[in-house]
Amino acid sequence: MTNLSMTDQVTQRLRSEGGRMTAQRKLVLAALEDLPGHPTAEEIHARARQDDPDLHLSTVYRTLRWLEESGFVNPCWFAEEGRAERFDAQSSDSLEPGHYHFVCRLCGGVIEFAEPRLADVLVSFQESFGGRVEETDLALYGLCKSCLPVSAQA
Amino acid sequence: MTNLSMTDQVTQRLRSEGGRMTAQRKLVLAALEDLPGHPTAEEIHARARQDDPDLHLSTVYRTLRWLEESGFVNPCWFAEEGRAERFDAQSSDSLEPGHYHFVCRLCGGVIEFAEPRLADVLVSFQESFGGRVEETDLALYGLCKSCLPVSAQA
DNA sequence: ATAGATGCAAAATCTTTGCAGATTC
DNA sequence: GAATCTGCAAAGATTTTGCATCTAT
Repeated sequence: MTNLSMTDQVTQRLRSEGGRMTAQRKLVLAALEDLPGHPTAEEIHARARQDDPDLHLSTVYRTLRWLEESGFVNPCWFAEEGRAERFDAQSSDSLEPGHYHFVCRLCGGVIEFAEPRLADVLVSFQESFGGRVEETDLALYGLCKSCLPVSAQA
Repeated sequence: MTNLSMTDQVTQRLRSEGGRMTAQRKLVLAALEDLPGHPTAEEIHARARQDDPDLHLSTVYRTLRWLEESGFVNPCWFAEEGRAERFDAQSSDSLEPGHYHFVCRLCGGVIEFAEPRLADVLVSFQESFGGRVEETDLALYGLCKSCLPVSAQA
């Protein structure tokens, strides 16, 4: 995968779009990496505040929203618990890439494919969801490469 | 399946626990059945208000919470959209993109989730593959958050 | 120097709750 | 008739925003 810490990646991305790495943002990132599970904005704030008591909650929210838009964290909610949003810092560990099926509606052909990134997505779902995913059943339906032009003529 | 309408089932359940079927509850149920997708409390309120302009939003919330506790609706959130809670009247509604299911093997619960990154992966698969993906059918099986500790004790 | 971030306070949004009066069984 | 619901208004909880000030580049 990558051996850059999330903070490094974020700094890079920030620079590339004219943004700035600030002490506050570093604290939010550190909190995200430190805290287990899926902390709320409040929890991140509390953790980061241990290092800077002046850090404001609105700054945490602003940072989290930016991280969300930039794809560094996923927001998620758990129905069982309170109604506060939670944030999932994407872990970089991967699951074995399974194989999936594509079924063509015209010729009926079945194409097997492996899509490693899919496993990553599933792992991140598993974490954001708190349970354990034991089996995944994915099938895609549509038109295969050779049938696509045929169907366009119809 | 069952051929009782949701309203009938709810009435039955309500009676069995000393509750009462009221005009307001009927309106909320009707709205849930009428509205496509996963309406928010506000949307349900707006719809039900067409028939009773005096229906209060807090009544809608109270009814939805009761329906939730009784298992008639599932609360769910979609990350892409606003931050308001949404309610799913267990429709057998199929595969709108970004809408997948997790089935718990222990409690049988079905959890809906949206995983925007999944769509990205599928698009990139489609491109490398040359055909057209028209429908995706993804189901995950495993243990949900509350059943995970239970199964560990066994 | 200056574009961009922060802290603050105030507002916006979403959801819950206590209570008096109305309704269902 | 009595327990249950409802509307209302007010409070709670969570998240966003405008602005003066501060800071990283």
